[in-house]
Amino acid sequence: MSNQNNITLGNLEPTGTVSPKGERCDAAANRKLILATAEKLFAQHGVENVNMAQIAQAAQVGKGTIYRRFANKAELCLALMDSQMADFQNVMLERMRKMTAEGVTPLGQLDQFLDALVYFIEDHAPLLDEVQREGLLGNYDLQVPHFWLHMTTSGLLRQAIEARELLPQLDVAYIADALLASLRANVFLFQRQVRGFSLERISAGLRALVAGLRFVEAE
Amino acid sequence: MSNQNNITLGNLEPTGTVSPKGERCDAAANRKLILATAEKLFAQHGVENVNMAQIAQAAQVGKGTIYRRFANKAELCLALMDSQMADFQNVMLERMRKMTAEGVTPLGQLDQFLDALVYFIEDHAPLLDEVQREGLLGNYDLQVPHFWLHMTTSGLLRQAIEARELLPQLDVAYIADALLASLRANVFLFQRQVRGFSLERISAGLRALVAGLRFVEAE
DNA sequence: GATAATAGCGGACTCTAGTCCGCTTGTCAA
DNA sequence: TTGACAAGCGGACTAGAGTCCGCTATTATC
Repeated sequence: MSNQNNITLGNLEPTGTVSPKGERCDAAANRKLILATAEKLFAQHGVENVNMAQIAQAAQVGKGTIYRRFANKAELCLALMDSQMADFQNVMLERMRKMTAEGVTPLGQLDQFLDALVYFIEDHAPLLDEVQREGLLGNYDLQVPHFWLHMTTSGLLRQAIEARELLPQLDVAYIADALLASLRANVFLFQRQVRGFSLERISAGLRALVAGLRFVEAE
Repeated sequence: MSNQNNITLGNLEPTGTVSPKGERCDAAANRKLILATAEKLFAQHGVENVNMAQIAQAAQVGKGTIYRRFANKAELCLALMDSQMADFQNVMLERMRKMTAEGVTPLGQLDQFLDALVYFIEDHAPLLDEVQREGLLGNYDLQVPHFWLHMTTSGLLRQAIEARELLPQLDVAYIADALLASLRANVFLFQRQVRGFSLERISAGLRALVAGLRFVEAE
């Protein structure tokens, strides 16, 4: 397992914050203005309390202008998270490379990945809640972050199996889904706001689920 | 652990299908008519493709009449599931009593409960998807089924701990949340429709998560 | 610099969830 | 049986998500 240091993490497809090829300068300026305006209004009033007409009015653009660039509020929220998601990905990639070089096992890496993910979700929960509102069967673009997280999680699970850390017969695709399901924004917010769970508690609980899947050599 | 056969399963609060105290006969008739009409339209066109105005029209009542009884479509869907939810609860309760009498351990009972729940969700996924659309932070009435499932799951987990089947330090509240999160209708439908997971696969994956939390006596 | 093509604009419009008010009807007490 | 009260009615109305069409402005080509 000495050659396991290149995890295939797909890059996120950039959405709204990056200029599409051939975008006119006025459209580009409006796109930036819309994002900046939305970010400001969300910070002032909370994501769920701001509607698209209010963003259009505050930005002094027409509603059609907003919808030409962003199919819906979820896509606008996803665009606002773009660079942070990419940063998170890059930081995680770098961290895993380091850990691999230092001999940290795949299961240890998964542990740290999930822990970091809990903190990432804490920082972006309101936006994520909006992004995930439609569920997993909605518009493909909105599922890109989930696909990446699933791919990363399942990649690490597979490596842990190959390293004989986890049970060989483990259903990786299912387990990755289940782990990520418990980190859906609406579940997470419920745990934080209603149950009063701390981040440490959430992280520990999640990692305990993984730890339980450890491979104990038969005999 | 010989006295562990009375699990405290709260009864579901009946909603829309049961006459509230003092309900007028015309209101009662309309309520039944609305439910029957909705059920028919949902069966014909799918839950997500039928709106409240269509139900009102088909039932030949005013829209206000629907909203007087059901706060929203989710509550209407929950009402449609009322008796099936109550049946499921009763069947599970009876089954657990039997299993306890036969000496099936709490962990074995949890296994069967989760398996049965997978099949229940399969039968009611479209309605549940509508009920759960608002997430866990929404209107309290819509969370009653979730609360009951959580209570049952955590009750069984606690008994398994007391029976020394599961790790004593297990965070029961967190684990129950996580298990149920993976059975949220939108996740479930994604697994069924997009991933093509079979019910057996989903059930097995879920039960593997629980199995991993087994208590192995230190030595 | 001028012109043509089309991307982009704004806001009137549509659709659906949900609200609410004046009128009607069912129920209960006398 | 009658009258009073309030539950219940229907549909016009509001609010917000989203659509779309006639007009404008940007850009590429000559």
